[in-house]
Amino acid sequence: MKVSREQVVENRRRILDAAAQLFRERGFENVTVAEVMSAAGLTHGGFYGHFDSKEALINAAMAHEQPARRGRPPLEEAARYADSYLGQQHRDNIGGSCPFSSLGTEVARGSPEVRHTLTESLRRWIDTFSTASEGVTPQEHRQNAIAAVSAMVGGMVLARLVDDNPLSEEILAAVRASLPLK
Amino acid sequence: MKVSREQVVENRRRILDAAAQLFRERGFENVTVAEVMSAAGLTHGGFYGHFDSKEALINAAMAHEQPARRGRPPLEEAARYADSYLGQQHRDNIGGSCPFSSLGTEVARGSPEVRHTLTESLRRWIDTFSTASEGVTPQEHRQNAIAAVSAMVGGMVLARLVDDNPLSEEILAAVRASLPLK
DNA sequence: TGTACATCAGTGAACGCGCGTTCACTGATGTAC
DNA sequence: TGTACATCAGTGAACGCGCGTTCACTGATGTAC
Repeated sequence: MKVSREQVVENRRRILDAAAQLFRERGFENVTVAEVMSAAGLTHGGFYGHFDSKEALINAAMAHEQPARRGRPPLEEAARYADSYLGQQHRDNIGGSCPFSSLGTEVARGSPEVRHTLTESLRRWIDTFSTASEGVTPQEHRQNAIAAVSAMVGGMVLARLVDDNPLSEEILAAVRASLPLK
Repeated sequence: MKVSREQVVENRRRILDAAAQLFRERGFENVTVAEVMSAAGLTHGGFYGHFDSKEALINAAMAHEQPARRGRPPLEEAARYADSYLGQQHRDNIGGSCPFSSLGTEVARGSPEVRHTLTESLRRWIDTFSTASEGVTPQEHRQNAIAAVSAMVGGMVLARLVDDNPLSEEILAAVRASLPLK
């Protein structure tokens, strides 16, 4: 059953959306091609009409910008964004979350393509934060932005890892309080 | 070929050492039972004499304290330890590194046992840092310790993920400069 | 505009490899006497 | 202390399931006339 050209584009988008969410939730290795296709409302055989391999899907899904979810407001102001990033909603919505905190250690072992995609994404993130960080020189702004981003990622990784909810919330609150943002 | 009781203990230790290193280097899913056994100098069939399953090995390996490697000095003083943690040597020695920075996002999706093991390990780490963090009240000491640990973990995850060495070093340096330690 | 047909996105069965796990066997250990 | 034998840690072949990938087929799309 051939489908229309618009449907092909739409199907590809759904495959990428499903993959982006499932990979964040369960990791690259624990998600099968068939599961991604099923979540996209398709059968697994058609996968190779869209991508050369699962590896290619991983690369494409990481490059695919996740649309804003759950009405998270656009970044108006860094401190507000950071509070939202370090919130329980983001912690518990791992499927729609930041790829650094959901897949960071796996990406570090990933293909050169995935690492490159996320490196560029990280550069943009740091740049966005640089303007809003405390500091008098541009170097201080940038250094504080990098420290803030690192603490946010590490804090979220630890908050998700811990099996004790009070400790998890304590981690998020401690990182929130420590950020050099104004 | 039965082996002596001491050899059994020694073999189990070697399996755990090999597993701890390989898991950090490549992730739980990308290491096979046969590879772990081979790295321990044994054949794969004997594995089930030591552990019930690969899952049980993961739990045991994460609970197995990694002996100090490469002569890293014992924690004398927090700032010195943090500088060492955030060094290139630790970044590039992923097999002998901190499990939070090498396996953090995978552990967050792991079994209750692994998460519990690492939660307790994190508590001890936070306590150790608390005494050495800036702050006047115990609450401030603890909050700063949590923020420092989060930044160290996040910074190391990002420094390993990035495909550009200058950026990687910049991240480590920025986190080092930001730590609230005295 | 309508019809005939070529194209090709998607289907689902099948393939084959890799890996976790099992098991019959081996031979050194260590105990009973 | 020495000998006979039972135990059992380790060996390596084999099993079977799951998953990435392939492929012959289907039938709707979209083009040629």
